[in-house]
Amino acid sequence: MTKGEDTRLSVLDTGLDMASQLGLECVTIGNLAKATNLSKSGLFAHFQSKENLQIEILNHAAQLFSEGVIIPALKTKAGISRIRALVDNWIQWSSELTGGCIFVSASTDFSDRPGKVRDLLLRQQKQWIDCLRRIAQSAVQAGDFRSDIDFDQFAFDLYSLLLGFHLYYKLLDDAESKKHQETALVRLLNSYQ
Amino acid sequence: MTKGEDTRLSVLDTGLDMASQLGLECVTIGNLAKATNLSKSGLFAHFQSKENLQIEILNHAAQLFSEGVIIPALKTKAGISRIRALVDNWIQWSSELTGGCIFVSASTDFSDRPGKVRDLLLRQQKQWIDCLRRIAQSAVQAGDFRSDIDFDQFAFDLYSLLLGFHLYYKLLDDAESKKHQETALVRLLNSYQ
DNA sequence: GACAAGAACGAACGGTCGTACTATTTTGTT
DNA sequence: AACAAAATAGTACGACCGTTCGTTCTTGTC
Repeated sequence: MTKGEDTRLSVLDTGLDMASQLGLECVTIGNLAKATNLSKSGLFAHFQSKENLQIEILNHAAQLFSEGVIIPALKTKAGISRIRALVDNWIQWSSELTGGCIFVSASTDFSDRPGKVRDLLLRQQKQWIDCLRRIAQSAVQAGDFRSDIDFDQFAFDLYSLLLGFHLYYKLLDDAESKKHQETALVRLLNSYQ
Repeated sequence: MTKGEDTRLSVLDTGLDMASQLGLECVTIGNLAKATNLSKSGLFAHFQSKENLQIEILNHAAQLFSEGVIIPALKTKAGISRIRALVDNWIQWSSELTGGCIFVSASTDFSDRPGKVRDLLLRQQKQWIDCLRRIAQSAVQAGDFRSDIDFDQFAFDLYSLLLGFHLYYKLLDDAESKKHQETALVRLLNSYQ
């Protein structure tokens, strides 16, 4: 790991957390430079434009998301236990970032900002939904779910649940939202068994 | 209606729609002035600060939300039909704004921006959740729901559903998200009957 | 230890930000 | 028609925006 890559990564780490708080659009090169003890121009040299910085933050987030949420879940036994692992990992991932899951905030932030950033975000979100779908499929194969279920519908149901948790987590206290999330998850899983 | 109030309202209308697209924080006094054919200073004189403008946009939104979503729903018969009316009105409200429901975007936008705007937003969201809770209560009284249900849990379930719809509506096509929302709503209502 | 390559810096650019003033125009009342 | 009040415009400010450029410091290689 050369020096350049090293600082680049630490900028992306800081930028990711900043973006989770303020939104990807409000991450400023000046602020990010201050937070990483770099000069504006020094930081800018790593990325060639603000748009590129945003894209690289999203890619960096996707990498961490994959390593922290998806891959560990796929290592568990297929079926309900894997779904539970995925949910747990997702909640863990969301609470590691100061402002919560960056894909959630960026989705609302960029849904009406056409451009490369939005395009990437859409691809990432569709990929995530596809991941949820496949996990439902594997739950069917494992015999935990009925075989006549709608995978797309399951993805919608589960993601909605996570979004609800995410918003509640900001408004109310920790215990309350976790409790609601758990209750809803149990009901959701039951309805697919 | 004096001239001042008139332009003030049209500024708030435009500002609300702009905020739904770009996020409340990225609504700029200069842009908003351009969009309403006012000078920057002319617009600024109506509000005394940007923070105040944001607050008034939120209050304006709450007024429209009340008139368009809540009050009409409360005029229907209590019970499941009222819940369905509320959901329909909410979806209608969300699609009237270019960028979707402003409370959803502002919630993610301001969840980590302490200040008066965030305080107001939290109050408004808690009020909305309380509205969902009371509608569940009235459904119990109407005999549509079992009497041992958890009102808070119902509010969480229903709001999650709406949030899921809201995100899907941006990512996928109209028909798909409506279909998922309807399926999930039916299951949700059944589970409380 | 020399030296090219890479990394970080400082200063400056044109623009826009929110805000503060002072004018000017428009409105409503008499 | 006169005139105070209200509404809008104009101009300017310091701060920060993203970006460019030339310079300096640091790194790794021979």
